[in-house]
Amino acid sequence: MFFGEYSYKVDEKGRVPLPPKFRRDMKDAVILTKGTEKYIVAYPLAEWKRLAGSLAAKAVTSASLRKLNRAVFGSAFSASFDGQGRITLPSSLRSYAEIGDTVVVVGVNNYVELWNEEPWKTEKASAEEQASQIMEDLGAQW
Amino acid sequence: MFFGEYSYKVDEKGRVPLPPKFRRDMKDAVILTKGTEKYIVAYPLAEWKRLAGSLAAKAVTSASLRKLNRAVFGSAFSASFDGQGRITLPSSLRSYAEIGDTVVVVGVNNYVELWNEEPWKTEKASAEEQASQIMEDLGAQW
DNA sequence: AATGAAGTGGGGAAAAGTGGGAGAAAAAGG
DNA sequence: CCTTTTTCTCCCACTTTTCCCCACTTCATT
Repeated sequence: MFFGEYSYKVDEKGRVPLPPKFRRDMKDAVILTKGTEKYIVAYPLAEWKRLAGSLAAKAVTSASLRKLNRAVFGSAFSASFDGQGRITLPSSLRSYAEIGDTVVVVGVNNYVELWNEEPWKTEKASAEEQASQIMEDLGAQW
Repeated sequence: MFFGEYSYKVDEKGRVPLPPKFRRDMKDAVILTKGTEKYIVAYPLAEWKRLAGSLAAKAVTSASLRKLNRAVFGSAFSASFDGQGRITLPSSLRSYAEIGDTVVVVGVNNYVELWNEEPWKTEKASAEEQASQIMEDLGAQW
């Protein structure tokens, strides 16, 4: 389970440390993909396989599903940790998420998101605002 | 079950003792998150898992579910006790709750709140003032 | 008054964050 | 096809922060 928010520097080589607690659950490798907005998603290998498996279970006859598969698998990269617990972000993903020399690493239960600081602040504010609303709607006990 | 109100110092390292009675119910670790107002909430691990699980069980559209998870998990931190029964408050949470060198620890049934002294006095006064009215509204039996 | 438990403070060792260099692999160019 | 250049990866080094342990003080209880 991943949670918490951490801020790190990105060096000239595009290397980013992940929190030690996250590393323990990620064994030695992660899968990086584009997020639905301007951020990068990092899945532990096991979680990625689970997601990939659920996609594979669907019928491949549908054209839109083929498109989805292309988008998901086409922009996926595997990354492994160096001796210092860092992964290297592919430049394509880095420019997609507009990540410069700092990055915010956010644990979201079973995956991890990497954001540029500014959009993250905005997203965080709106998420927190909507969270209490959603919970009230749900009548969730919190 | 947590109850009572305790006042402690926060040292330069951000360490805060929790009442021994609370510690016994919190085993060795707690989860810290932002409260709905300017305070920090501490859940025993079991309680946190129960709450997080109840959220995951709700049916929501995936976009807002992602947002909700971001808000819930993103601002959560785990903390464990040192040999003296203290936890270290992350600086982000400390500044959010505007906690300086003193803190008020309040037991609230199944979780614990940590307040800056001043807003706590205000909140406490208004809570006590409104308590009987709220109970009547709820039809609670006392 | 003594004993024990709880609150408070600080120092040292270990871990984490950050930066750079050398060698290997890959890519580009002639 | 071979050479040159670039990129990537692994390793090493330094700095900062965190964590763990020890010690002292205070308060309550017997």
